[in-house]
Amino acid sequence: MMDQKQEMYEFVNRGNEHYMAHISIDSVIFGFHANQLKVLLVKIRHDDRWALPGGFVRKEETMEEAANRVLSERTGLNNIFLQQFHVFSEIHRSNTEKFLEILRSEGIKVEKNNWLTQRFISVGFYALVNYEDAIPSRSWDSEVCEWFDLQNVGELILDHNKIIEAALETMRRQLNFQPIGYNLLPEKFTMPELQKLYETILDKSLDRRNFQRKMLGYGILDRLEERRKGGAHKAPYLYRFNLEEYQKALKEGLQGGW
Amino acid sequence: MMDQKQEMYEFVNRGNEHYMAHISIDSVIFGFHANQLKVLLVKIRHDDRWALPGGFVRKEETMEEAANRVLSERTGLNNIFLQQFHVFSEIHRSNTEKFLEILRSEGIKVEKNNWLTQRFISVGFYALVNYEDAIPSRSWDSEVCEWFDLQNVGELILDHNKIIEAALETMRRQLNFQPIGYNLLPEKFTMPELQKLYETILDKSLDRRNFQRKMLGYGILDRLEERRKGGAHKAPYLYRFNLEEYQKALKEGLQGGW
DNA sequence: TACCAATGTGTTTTTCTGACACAATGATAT
DNA sequence: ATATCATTGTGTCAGAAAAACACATTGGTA
Repeated sequence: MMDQKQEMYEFVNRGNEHYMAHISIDSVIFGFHANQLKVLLVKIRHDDRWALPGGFVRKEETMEEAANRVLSERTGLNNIFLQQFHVFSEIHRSNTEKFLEILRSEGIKVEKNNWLTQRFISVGFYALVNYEDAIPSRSWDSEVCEWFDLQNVGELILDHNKIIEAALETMRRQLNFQPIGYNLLPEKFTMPELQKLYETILDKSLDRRNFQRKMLGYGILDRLEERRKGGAHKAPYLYRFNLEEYQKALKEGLQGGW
Repeated sequence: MMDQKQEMYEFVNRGNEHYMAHISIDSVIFGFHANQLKVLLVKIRHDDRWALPGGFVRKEETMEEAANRVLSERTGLNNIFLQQFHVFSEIHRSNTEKFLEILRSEGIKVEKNNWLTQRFISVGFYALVNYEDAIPSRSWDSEVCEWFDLQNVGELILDHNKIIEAALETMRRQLNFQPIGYNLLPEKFTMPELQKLYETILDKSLDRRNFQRKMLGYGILDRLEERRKGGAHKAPYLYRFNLEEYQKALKEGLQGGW
């Protein structure tokens, strides 16, 4: 079995045999926990900053497959809502100097014109996952993989802050056309919990009663007989997404416009 | 001055010095004329099919710059509404065999492992341009460049039919959030003309009076004193986009949702 | 000069949205 | 055991927006 340094050397100097040059993916993986929108970040080696989980595209996989692979590697999850939303192609967005520096400090020889030192454009994906089901796990090229509150991500490498911003904007617009929640919440949830999710994503508060009316109006929720006991107050009903209607709404969109 | 064959040889065998491998852009350039949504296509040499105008990305330009360059080359237009909407990355979307065949039939030698024979992913852009202002012009690698009625595009090369479909869907969704029309219509236009544009994009008919009320409600139109004479019936008023309000609406979006 | 299709300008009806009121509930404090 | 109280369930009402519809006007055409 290869040790870590050996593995890294292989990737750096022979990765171009398996991966496409110039192209990478970065995923904004959202979760929801304790009324907070979370995002999954990885710690870069030899840098005190964090980064979005990302990866390269194997020669025999599509962008979507690559993004799914990365998502699966970082969270153990499959078949998750995952969508590309933008291509980031600023010319100096990838920082070759910094990268070489890190490799050298690892004691890794880098051959001339290494594929990783070239310019990369990145396709941004965003995913919505169930915080409790995801098991963050680091990869060989990073130190740690952890959930962060969206407010506490701090300064990330490269243009990753900008990528998160764009993902958020996309998700907010998406809210108007597609049902969101199935992937972010546990199977059973209360109406106040669903509302908190919306409020967190939109970063504004909504009227409790109007929210419920509108949401139920979509016809994608089933109310269960159960209630959530244990809270300090009146026990709210539990709801569950009606998968069939949910899928239909995903395809056809929610409301009107024109 | 290089002849065309020389130019093509240079591009094929030394293009990799100036262009990024694996990455291309394809643009769906929409126009509107005679109550028809048009799309700009180019005729491929040695193939009886047509294609979207596309191109490669120079090492010193972003995707957006590349798309603007192509748009400018094909239409003579600059500073036009142009937006990326999807990355197409199916593994076999680019057809190497076909491509080599064409080059050979042109009598062009292709070096081993030519950059153009590798897999390409393409970033789809869509543009809205004024049909009358655009001057379609072919490039060295195509025979003709022409407007097509959207219904009559027929079978295009590769996945270009799919790309057009995706662009249309994107534009339809966009209609709900952003004003559309400024780039597609002449400076002065009538309300029925604007409505026809919307109806054509959405492929459904709208109520004349409700359309007018809603559209005027956006506050992005100025009604002129002029009327359009010459039609067989009552002369309709001419309108013009109020650029200031239009730009504001572009930024802030049109209506609500959540 | 009558006609007619298309335009300008409403009204009515229905639906959606936003703001708000009150009763029910279930753990907690006394 | 009972009162308390924040939270939930349900409903109302006014105003805005959307959908459906009616009628007078107009500018060529027959």
